[in-house]
Amino acid sequence: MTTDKTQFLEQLNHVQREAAVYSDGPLLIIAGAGSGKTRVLTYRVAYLVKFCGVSPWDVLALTFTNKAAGEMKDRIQDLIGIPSRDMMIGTFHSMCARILRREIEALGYSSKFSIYDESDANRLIAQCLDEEGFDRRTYHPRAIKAAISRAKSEMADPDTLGGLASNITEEITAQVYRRYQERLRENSAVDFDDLLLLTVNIMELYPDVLEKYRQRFKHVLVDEYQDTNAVQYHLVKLVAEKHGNLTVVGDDDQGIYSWRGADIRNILEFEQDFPKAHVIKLEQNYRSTQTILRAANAVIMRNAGRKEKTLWTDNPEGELVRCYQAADEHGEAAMVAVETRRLVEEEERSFSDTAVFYRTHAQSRVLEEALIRLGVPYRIFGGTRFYERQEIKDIVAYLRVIANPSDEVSLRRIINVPTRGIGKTTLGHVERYARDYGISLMNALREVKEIPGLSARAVESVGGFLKMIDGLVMFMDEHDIEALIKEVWDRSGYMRELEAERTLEADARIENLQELLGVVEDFKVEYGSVSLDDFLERVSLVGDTDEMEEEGGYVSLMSLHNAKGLEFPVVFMTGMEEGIFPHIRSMEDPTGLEEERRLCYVGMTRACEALYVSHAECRSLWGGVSANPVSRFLTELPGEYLKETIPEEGVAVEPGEELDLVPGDVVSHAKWGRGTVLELVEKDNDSEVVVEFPALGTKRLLLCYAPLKKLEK
DNA sequence: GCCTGTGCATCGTCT
DNA sequence: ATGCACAGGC
Repeated sequence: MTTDKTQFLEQLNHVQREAAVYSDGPLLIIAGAGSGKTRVLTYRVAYLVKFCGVSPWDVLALTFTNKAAGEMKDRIQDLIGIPSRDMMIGTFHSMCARILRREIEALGYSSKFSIYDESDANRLIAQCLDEEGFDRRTYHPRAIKAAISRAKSEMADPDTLGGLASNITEEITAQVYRRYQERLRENSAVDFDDLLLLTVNIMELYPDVLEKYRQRFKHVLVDEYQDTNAVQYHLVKLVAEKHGNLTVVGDDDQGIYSWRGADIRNILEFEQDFPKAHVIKLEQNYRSTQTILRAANAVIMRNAGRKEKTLWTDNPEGELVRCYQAADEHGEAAMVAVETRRLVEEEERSFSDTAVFYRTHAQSRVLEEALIRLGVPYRIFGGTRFYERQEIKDIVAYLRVIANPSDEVSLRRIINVPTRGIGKTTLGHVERYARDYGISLMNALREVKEIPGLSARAVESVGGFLKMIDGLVMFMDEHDIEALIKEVWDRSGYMRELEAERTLEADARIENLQELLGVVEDFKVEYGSVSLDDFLERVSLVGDTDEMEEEGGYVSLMSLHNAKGLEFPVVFMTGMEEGIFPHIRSMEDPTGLEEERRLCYVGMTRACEALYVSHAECRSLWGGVSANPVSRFLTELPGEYLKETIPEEGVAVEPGEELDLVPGDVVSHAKWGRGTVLELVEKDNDSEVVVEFPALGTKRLLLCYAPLKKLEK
């Protein structure tokens, strides 16, 4: 920590320094990949606090991921030496959630509102479709949800959407949207889009509220500005336009979220929006080798309509981009696993230096299998998140009902889990009663004795359920969350049920539930005491992918989208095939393709020192096998930057290929020398061979990428 | 009321 | 290949 201003600013190059100290209104920082964007943002905040008399309280810094927010917090804390807890640094969504906890009652929601994730929302949409009498097989809830989501991110309400409708599906969407929104409010629940939208609504409806936040956030900074959508744009504008202390950072070449409403024009037109805006371009890359940077530039150059910039670096030239063509996805995965291990064993890398990227999560499983087989530790980011697992969602649904009894989606989820005799028929009667009397489902349950057509047994079951919930609500008042969670396991019978099952799957679920306690523990360490509301909010907004534990060292597996904002010494980009990447669904129009190209650029520029690109000649996906041509992004890469990578010496044995190895054969390994085959193991499509090396002992090798050569006896 | 099997549709990226 | 919705049997 430094206190001397000159010394402080010496940590930056002169352009970065200009950006850090600029103090005269709106500032746009165009920050090329690896140009020290986060560094500038953190130094800027630290500079404001340390040398300009700005209170940490006055600062609002918005990011898109919790990971980015966490990193910024840590770095600012290091720079200014006061807990960054005092600063509002977070994602758009978490900041809005916090504002809504205070303000949402103005819109008729409970301040204990639930936050519905995609699957909760889809359930509710399905229910709305039913209620409106539409067939949910003709109108897929997911598609409707996506359309509503798009409308919300463009700030269109149901009436607006209905007005724009040009066909029956769009009209139905608008109609479902209206009901969906009503239902959300009745449940005191919001979806992800609402977090932003309702915040904007409140600020527009209640000038005093808006004024409060304008006073509160005297300095606003927005990261990844190219990814903001209309709502986020409005939010930023509402809060920051008056005082004009707004810094936005972004790179139009890294805009990869147009599909969720991000509008790249927000960054391209910043200067029109804020006429006094000053623009600073960061063009020196500190991250990648010359070769990697040039290769990435060669790809992104193909896009039209970019803000011209010339990214350069002083870094060494570095090694060529390594390209590997595998026979199929297993061969590709094996290459990644073998190479990763080799880097650790022979080039003094650690596993945490390495990241493996793919376009879709479906590709991760094969990679995972290969890594497991070679004993390479890894972590997967994104995909089926911890919090989306059934058992976690069930327990969280209990907690939500305890916190917010209006939350019908959660109530329905748990009312008969584990089964307690409140099935379809019973629920149907209760629902009907609730509708007839215009009361909530929970309140209808409380009047169960009045509901006609219910058996004495059903009445008893409902009574038991209510008694349990009420008991838990009372329990909550006097205990902390850990105790509450355990009590839920206990009283609901959920844990008993799992324990009785005695299957591997059930054991895994129990482990996950234990892990939920671990989450509470971590949360406590970070923030001190935790209320149920705080906890539920975190569960809804923080993907486990955001928690990157460094201990031990793992290879990181993640989607390209997940990779944004990160960097790794070694990067593998897999599945470089037409139809996979660029993704088939993006290939219909040029805009989609350009976005994929930006995604490719993002992926490549994550690499500091070594970049691998790989593709498979054929790939099993969606039940069938397809032979995909090599990705255009690879063919766009000038050959001078590429080097074919093949197993050194020896032969690459592709899966399925006959290999006449038998126990007793003598083989030569490219690095480990001579060994004797002990055993051959057939596994699905892969074969393994167990080889005894005199110097090293027994090794298991994947045959599809084994740098092995059979020696004549 | 609950469980199991079958048929069907889907198959992207995130908060 | 997977996951979801519904029908039918217990």
